Amino acid sequence: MRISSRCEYGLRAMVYLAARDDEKPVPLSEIAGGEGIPAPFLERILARLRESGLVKATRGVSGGYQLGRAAGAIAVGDVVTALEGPLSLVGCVPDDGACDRAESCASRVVWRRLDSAITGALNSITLDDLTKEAVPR
Amino acid sequence: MRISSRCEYGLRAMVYLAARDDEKPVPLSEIAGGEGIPAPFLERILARLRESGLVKATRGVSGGYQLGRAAGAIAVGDVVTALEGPLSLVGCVPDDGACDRAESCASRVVWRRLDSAITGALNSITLDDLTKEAVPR
DNA sequence: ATAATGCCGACCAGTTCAGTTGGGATTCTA
DNA sequence: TAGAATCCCAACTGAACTGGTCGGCATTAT
Repeated sequence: MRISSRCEYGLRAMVYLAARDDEKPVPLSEIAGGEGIPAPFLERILARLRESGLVKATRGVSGGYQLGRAAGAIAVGDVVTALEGPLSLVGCVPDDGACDRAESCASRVVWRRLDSAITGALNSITLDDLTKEAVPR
Repeated sequence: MRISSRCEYGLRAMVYLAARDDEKPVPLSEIAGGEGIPAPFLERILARLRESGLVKATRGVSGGYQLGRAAGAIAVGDVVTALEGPLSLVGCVPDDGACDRAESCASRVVWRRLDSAITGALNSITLDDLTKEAVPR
């Protein structure tokens, strides 16, 4: 169980944008250079984030990327799900009909607990928290 | 982020063994049949579990598998790490020297929190808890 | 001896990951 | 209006992993 580089890079880029939050968009090359991320790879990561509305892009000279909404309104979980897809651990956790032994399946309890632990941890931290280095709780 | 079938099957098999805990070893074919797991695949899963000491096997006629120690002394986390390798989410969480920006890296806080949430959830449940369907806390 | 069982290594198709390459399209500015 | 900066996009690649399968060998109770 491992966090993909895509996801790691994506969060770093988002934090970068949150920290450097001015009116002007930040060009990809700056983020890539500042965070040490291969630029073409980061480009595709930002594409996903843009599709999810987490960043918005401006084209042309002096264009670049900005956060799609306030840093305090973007949870880490939003970034992760945008990049990783829905973070359901195992098919039977969301859908009760997926497995015919769902009722008697003791293991399911585990995946349910794990699922809520993960989503809880990820949704309780916003980008704003991270830039302030004051993580709540 | 997804739990592999290997892991899911492995836990189911362990719960099966825990529930059916008598002196006699349980043959692989019974577990596979009872849980609907492809037998050759389960065989390789049990091999890993055996290498980790979580199950012990008896060969020959009327052989099979048994838990390596008491069901109450096997946490779900043990099973998962045996099958999935160490569940470190990202290189920099355990090793502080892996990333040169470790100090200034805000994202690291996230992975740390996530890591402890996951290990906490998995280590707080034992196989014994699962067979009794009374999951603690 | 034989049958039941575990042990083991090789193989396979499909998917994902991490990243590259190359060429657009848009927009500011000189 | 030319050019440069910037985002957008599709195709490709090698390596690794997943989820299995297959075939044969080793051990042991009866």
